[in-house]
Amino acid sequence: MSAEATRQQIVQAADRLFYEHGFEATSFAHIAAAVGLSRGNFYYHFKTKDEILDAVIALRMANTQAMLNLWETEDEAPADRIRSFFNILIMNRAKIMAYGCPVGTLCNELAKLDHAAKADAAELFTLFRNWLTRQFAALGRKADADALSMHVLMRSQGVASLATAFHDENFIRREVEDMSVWLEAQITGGARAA
Amino acid sequence: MSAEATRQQIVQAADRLFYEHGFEATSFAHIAAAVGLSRGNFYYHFKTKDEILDAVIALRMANTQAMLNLWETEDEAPADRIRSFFNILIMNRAKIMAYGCPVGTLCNELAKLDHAAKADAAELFTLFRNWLTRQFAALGRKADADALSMHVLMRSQGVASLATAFHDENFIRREVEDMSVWLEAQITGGARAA
DNA sequence: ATCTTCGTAGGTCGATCGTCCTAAATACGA
DNA sequence: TCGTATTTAGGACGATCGACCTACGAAGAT
Repeated sequence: MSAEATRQQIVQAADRLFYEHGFEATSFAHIAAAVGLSRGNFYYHFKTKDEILDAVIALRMANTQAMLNLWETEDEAPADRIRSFFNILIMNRAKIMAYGCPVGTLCNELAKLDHAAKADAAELFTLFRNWLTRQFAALGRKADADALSMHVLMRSQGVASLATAFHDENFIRREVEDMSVWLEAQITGGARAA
Repeated sequence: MSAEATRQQIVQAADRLFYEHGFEATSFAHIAAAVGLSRGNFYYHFKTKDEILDAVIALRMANTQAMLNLWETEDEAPADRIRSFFNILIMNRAKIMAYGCPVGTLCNELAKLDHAAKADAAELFTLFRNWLTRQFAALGRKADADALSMHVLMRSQGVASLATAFHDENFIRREVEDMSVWLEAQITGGARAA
């Protein structure tokens, strides 16, 4: 098999395992078993575990950017785009209740480990942050667009965190509905604090 | 030294290290070095690492309960009590920006590890949840008191998570202020969705 | 068909993990 | 003061970690 294809398989498997079990709890052996390769073979594709982490973060960055770009071309109205973001919580509710938010939990783990890549992981949040900021600016809230963006990110993180702790699907649906009501108030009501 | 005093020192050191570096990343050797004891001595006080985790959770449960009880006797108005909860984010902002929320990050880690104690850790949330529910009920919002409580917990988790990722103290202050505005609206406005 | 390059398998290395044992030291009651 | 119980220190255990090396097989070029 080509090196590129194998490398891709490794990164995808690591992406899933890092999400489901965490970065530190996932060993070379776990990834190797998931891909079906020998452990020793990894050194040919990745010198260190941190290199795999970098590749996983890069993959998530690319996937996230692609998803956001799609939303920006498909959904015409900025409010609908923002609602697409809310809907992630509903779509991925099963995985979120089991493992939390992929971005938030990775950032938290890397922060505790004081890992060199913790800033890179936070860039995943920045991707969402800037995208949401653009949508709120398009809604005519240019002055506080970033604060509104952070507020939305904050809510999604809080919902994911509690959903994991309580395994309550109804809670997710209720909070997403409340986020939709909040968004409507932002559109019609004008500029209040985020 | 008495076994009880040593045990208490171990649990307190483990409590801090689990918070700052995570449960799995903290080894017996780390805790031993922090307390100033030999590694082998641990087996006398704790048979397994999970026993230390149980003791740490029990300690946090007791400390949390004591704090909540104090607030319920000191602050007369329920709204002030709820604002005391908001204020945790301001008081502990430095540690939160470095390590996140002690409760949320522990629950997330144990969920990923599928650890036996993950339900016990979630009980820490339940402590806050029930306390907040009582305060909202006392505010005359008995019907949706639990939903309001979960909403407040959600916000605090979201703020902590993003504060860790972005290390932005102003963001914390802004969101806490917004929570206070939201609370005021709940008191004067009456029953809307949480 | 031969040679060179690319990709893989399997094993080894020192370090560290959680766990466990044993013997010395300390504290305390008879 | 002596003997018993409690607490401690230090090391050893098997397993597993990330990292690394070397030899084998497969593929492609000449």
